[in-house]
Amino acid sequence: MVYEVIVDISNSEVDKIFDYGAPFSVRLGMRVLVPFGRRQVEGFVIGTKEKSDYDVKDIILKLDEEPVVLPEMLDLMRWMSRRNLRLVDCLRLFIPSKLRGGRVKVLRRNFVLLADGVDVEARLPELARAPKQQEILLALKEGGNFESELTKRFSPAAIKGLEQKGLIRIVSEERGRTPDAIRAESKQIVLTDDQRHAIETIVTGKESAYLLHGVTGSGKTEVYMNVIESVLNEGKTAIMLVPEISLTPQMLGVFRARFGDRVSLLHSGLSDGERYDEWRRLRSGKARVALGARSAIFAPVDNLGVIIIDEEHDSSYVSEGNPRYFTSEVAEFRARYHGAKLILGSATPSIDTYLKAKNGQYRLIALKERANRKQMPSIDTVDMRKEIRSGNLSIFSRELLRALDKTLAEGNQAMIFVNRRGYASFVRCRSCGYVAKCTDCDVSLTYHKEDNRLKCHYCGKQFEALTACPVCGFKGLKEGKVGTEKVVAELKRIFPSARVLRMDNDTTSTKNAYLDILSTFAEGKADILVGTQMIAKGHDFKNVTLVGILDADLALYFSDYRSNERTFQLITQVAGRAGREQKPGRVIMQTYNPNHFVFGFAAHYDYEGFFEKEANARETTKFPPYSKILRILVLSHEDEQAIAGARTLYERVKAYAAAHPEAIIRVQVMRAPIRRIQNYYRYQLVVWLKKDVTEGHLEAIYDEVRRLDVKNISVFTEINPQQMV
DNA sequence: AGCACGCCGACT
DNA sequence: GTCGGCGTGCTC
Repeated sequence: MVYEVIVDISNSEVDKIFDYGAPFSVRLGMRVLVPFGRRQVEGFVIGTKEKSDYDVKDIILKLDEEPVVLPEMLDLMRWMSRRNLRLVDCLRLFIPSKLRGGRVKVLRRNFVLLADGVDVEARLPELARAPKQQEILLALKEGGNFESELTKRFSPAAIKGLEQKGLIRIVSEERGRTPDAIRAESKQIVLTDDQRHAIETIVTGKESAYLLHGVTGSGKTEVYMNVIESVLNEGKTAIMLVPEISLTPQMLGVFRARFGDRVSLLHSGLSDGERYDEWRRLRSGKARVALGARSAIFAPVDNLGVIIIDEEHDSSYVSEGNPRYFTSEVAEFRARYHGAKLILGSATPSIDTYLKAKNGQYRLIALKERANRKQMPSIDTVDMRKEIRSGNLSIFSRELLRALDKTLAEGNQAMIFVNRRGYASFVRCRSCGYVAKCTDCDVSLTYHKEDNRLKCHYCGKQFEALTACPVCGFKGLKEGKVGTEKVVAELKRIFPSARVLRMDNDTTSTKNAYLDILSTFAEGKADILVGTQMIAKGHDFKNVTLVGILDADLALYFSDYRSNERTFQLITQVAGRAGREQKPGRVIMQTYNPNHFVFGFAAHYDYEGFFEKEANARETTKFPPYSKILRILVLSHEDEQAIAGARTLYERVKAYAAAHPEAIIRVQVMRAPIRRIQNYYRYQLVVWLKKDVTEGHLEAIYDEVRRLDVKNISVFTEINPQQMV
């Protein structure tokens, strides 16, 4: 028997199948130690065959007793690799990092019990000289068994002695390090008609995929949990995905209360040990619901009944680093494999998803009412151009200031949402126009007041703040301020007695800072919370009656086909923070662009209207979902080499495009919007493919990328990029 | 990724 | 004469 092995080295040069023999039998999906060149490496057995074309070496040893990669995952790996992902990188996604490198430490709990058929009374005499062992036997007869680790009653020596005589048996079982959740009572919830209907439609429906379109607060979670319940009753398992940011202890508590230890949690906050234990609980079938962020889509569960993706539109579902994958695509694969149902939920579905629902690929279910029957907060648009014309140059409109004043006077809370990107400021010399730039990236540096330094937001490099212009020596450098900081300062000036909290990337650098800020605010220890995107999601604050959105239009200025969609989603989401409980809420949206259609639809919570308009625009301009965009990024430390690589690739792809006009709309080559990052010069090819293009064409282009033999360049590919930087 | 082989500059 | 620089090539 010849075993096909993928070595655990993440490098394209060795990301292929190597054949090995073995003097013992190895099962598919096991990790093995193999000789590789003149060293030894770990690898994964992904296949077998009768004979090899090579003079094979033998596998040294098996690293697992049971396969760690399920056959389904091997299929998934092959399927994912068609998107230009390395096989080994896929495999690494499927198993916890603890399993690799042999660093596994399984916590065990040992139970001591009487060996089968031992007559305690009859054996006592032979232990005349071992009183402790007698005592143990009598205790076992009395109490059945006990946990050896936890008791201090008996010494290990005595237990060992009995074990050697065959009088007792030690059974060890794995002990988990289950992460804690905040306890929540399992509330008896009265379902709304909408919710009942949704649950019934999904549970009894014949369709394989559903889109649950429910306004904020319509109780989607309750629907999910009921569906999971019914899946568990059928003896199947479930995967529930939420954006990382909404995986709060509260959320876990709700699931724990409902499903107890059948839930396993997978998220980035877990330690390696915890992650490994949770993974084992799922793999062994002890836990049957995997709740987690993006990566939980790879949970090692068998016999899947349902996969749920909450807040489906959330950008965190597309992985950023390597390997890049689309969670929904993986979910579709796994659902198909198991014949499981796929449920996507959102108040503001992505255009892509909603189009699929319209086309009947997903069954559309609408939750139109909030579970608490409260009205959505009213959204008022303020035209900031008018403010300027009437002499108000402040970042706050008079309307917003009045509303803030009223809110504070009434003892309620307010949230101010700042669109950070637009405020990212730079340092400019007012005399000669010099702008401080990063030495490694072609971007301007941002001034951070709190530590008086200049930082590059792309590579993280930091620089001393400038006291004088390095070009002309002028001392009057103008320092713009980061958005949230400036907003906080202004608020403190205008409302000196208000307690203001700030939440952005800078204030949440430590692990718990994020939760600390939110709970401080939730406990009413602050009046105003100022923050970036991160305050838009999750968390309900019952005393928030006012939400202010500064510069609601900033996302629109980015040359990105998803700008409108993102703006609509953002406004809807932020607005959902106001008036969640008894108190009515109000949203004030400031914009310099009040006539843009996004604001009209957003103010009326008119998703349908927005969708129609936006989908139409995408269709005419041939943007996704009416096409596929493939972006190929070429990087090199040497500008000439980057150019050479991009040019060569462009010529070849263009030739391919010319030969296949039925698949490829057009190809462009250009400098990337940011010309240099971390000292890499950056060029990009953008290939527009027709919507239903078969995989073969993508494969062909990937082949061209692989075949490119220009020296000292790196090439990255990405489909429908989230943003092109 | 590593680790060898291999072919050119300054040193005991 | 040799030690060692890192370019290039291979790993079943």
